Amino acid sequence: MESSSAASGGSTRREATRQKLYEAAVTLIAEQGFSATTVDEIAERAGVAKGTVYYNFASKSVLFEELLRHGVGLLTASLREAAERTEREGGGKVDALDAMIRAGLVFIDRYPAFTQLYVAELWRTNRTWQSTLMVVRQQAVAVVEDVLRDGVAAGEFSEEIDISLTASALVGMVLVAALDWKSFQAERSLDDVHAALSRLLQGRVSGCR
Amino acid sequence: MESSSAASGGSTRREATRQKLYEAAVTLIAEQGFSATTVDEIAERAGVAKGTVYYNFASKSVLFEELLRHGVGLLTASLREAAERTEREGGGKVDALDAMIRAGLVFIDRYPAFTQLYVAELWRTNRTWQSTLMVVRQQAVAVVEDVLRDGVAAGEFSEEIDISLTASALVGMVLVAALDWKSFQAERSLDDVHAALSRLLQGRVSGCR
DNA sequence: GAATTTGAACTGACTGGTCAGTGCAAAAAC
DNA sequence: GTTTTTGCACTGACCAGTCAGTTCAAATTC
Repeated sequence: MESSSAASGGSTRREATRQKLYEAAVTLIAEQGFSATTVDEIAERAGVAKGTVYYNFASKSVLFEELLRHGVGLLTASLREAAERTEREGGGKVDALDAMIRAGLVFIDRYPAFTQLYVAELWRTNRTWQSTLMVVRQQAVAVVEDVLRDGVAAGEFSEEIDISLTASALVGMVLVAALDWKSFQAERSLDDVHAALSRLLQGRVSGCR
Repeated sequence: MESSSAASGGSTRREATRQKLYEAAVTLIAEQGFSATTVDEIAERAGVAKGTVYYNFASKSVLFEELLRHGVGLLTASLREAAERTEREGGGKVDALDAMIRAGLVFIDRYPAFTQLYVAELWRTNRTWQSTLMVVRQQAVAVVEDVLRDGVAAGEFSEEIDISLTASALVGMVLVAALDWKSFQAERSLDDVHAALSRLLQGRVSGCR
């Protein structure tokens, strides 16, 4: 038996190679795009023979799809964990949103290349991994939507808000602010960025004194 | 004399062909990405021979760069116009921001493919058109930053806000909300989307009753 | 105003290079 | 001794960019 299942992690040799390939691929594809990145480059960067890539993944696009699933899995888990933690600590839904913003920032701080590559692919159509992407996107957005829904039910948010649109807007706010941060002002601290976004979330920017 | 100059527009045959090529390229590249899109495809979609592409543009990437400049030029003009209009009408800076959000939505509504392609490239590095992109990005963001700065000076916004980060966040909010709108809920009206974003901007979602 | 010339615009077959994916024998790891 | 990795040569499709030749509308000549 291949000892495949193994809920989390997996410490076979194979798993280690796959991880190296993910890391190599994510950087290269973030920088250059999928089509401009060659399998030879990925193998070289991972310090592995080309044949090994094909021993571990059926094709270049399968490698990419599994990379996507892998990455968004991490993000979703992290967001959900943040929401549940504030729940346990008795915080309100605003606190939950705020914690998720921070979780998002922490994620992007740790995996900027993945985020970049994800954004670049998200709204494309006609690509083979389109369906994978949709599934995975839905999982992540759903976490935010759930918090908004609960917040409305608890009377903490206005009943007039549009759940899915507001969720998109919040995600966009964090995504773009964080990518700009990492790309153009990398020296700033996470707390700094988080504070600015919190302020915006709570409408302390304009009016509403 | 070949009647070349003609300040705006230009109605030569050449100009018409370039326009057709822009339109063909923007859709294809938005769908598939730059590298996955072939010059043959662009030519075919534009109803033109491949040689014509090279007669009009030095290379595939030059075509793309000019396309970027062209598109962001339209956006910047539109944003600036919106800000100035509210100025003339004696609106405050919040109104200016709101008008710019709407202008952004109108732009994305009209040129979704361009927006998509722009987002996909914006945070990449190591590409030949990287510098073009930076310039053009700065022009667009600057318009938003100017309004924020004026707003702080006029005491309309808190002095604590971080201009560039807030600008990024606002852009992200509109960008992502609009792209999700066009991709996944295309039937909704612009007014609808605009209302949801206005609400978020004015902090009428959480607290701040 | 018909015949001729000009040149910008366009065409599409062709070339040289690149790259995903294969095949396989031998080595290394476990 | 089985699984995994290596190294490398090879193939066949695909594609950016080229170039000799064609088109045609406007300008020029007679």
